[in-house]
Amino acid sequence: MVLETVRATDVHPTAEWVFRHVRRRLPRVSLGTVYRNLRLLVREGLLVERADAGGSRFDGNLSEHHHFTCVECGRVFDLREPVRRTVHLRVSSRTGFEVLGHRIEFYGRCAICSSPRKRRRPWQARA
Amino acid sequence: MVLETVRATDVHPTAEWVFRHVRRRLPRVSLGTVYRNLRLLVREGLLVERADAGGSRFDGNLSEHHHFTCVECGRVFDLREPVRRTVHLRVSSRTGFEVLGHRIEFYGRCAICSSPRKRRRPWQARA
DNA sequence: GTCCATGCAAATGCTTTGCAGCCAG
DNA sequence: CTGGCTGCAAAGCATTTGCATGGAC
Repeated sequence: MVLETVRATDVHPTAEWVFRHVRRRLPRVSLGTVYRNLRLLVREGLLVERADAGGSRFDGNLSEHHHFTCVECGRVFDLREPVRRTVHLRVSSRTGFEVLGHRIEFYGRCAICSSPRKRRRPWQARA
Repeated sequence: MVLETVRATDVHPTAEWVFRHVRRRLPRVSLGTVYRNLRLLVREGLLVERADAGGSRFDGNLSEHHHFTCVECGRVFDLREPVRRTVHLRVSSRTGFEVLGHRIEFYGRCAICSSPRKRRRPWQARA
């Protein structure tokens, strides 16, 4: 159910968020169990973990993709930019490292936060 | 001195590491002071903070650059790959977001860890 | 009965903060 | 004297872990 919950959203939730959502269907779960299962799923490669200030975020979208993080509200959006693996060879030959992949992190202001109309408060996928 | 210490290295140190190095010249500093100053320097834009599992890393290199993280030892290396700002426009027009910048995170095995000779243990910029 | 995942709570690890003291101006 | 930065220790979060319980087989 932890896996289902993370897969069913694109908000890159924190453990806390997953806990609250799983608890709706399974009122007796504990936060510890959610953590244990998240950890397990990451080890098995069924989820990807993203380090983030204020707590890890989990991503059930295993396809290669890039992200955009809003510097105002903190929301992380998936992008459809193509993933160009051609750079791997260039980096490899320049460094001697074995490049397995790469991820582009864009940052800026999302549509809502760049609108001058309203001031909004940080959004943490914790709602 | 905290700023100097972070600027003088390219290991993307943790607060702990900075603390230990500053303490060599200033034996009475406390970890709290190091944290306070790191936080201050990040707010002032003199250092960049990178969220990472097991603790933030700090980077005194303010020029735009990309990173390579070794999945074996955890070391983070700076790359000289050019930063192509042309993608910003494409992402902007597709999403409506105001793109301020981007960072590419490559991952794989560094030269040392991909050598089959020896097995090495995780390295955390804590030495 | 055995095993394994769980709830619960205590423990851990990183980071922040309250407070009193000290130094520079 | 005053303000600001500091050491120290306690507090705060996110996350992990030990242990006893409980259900599946």
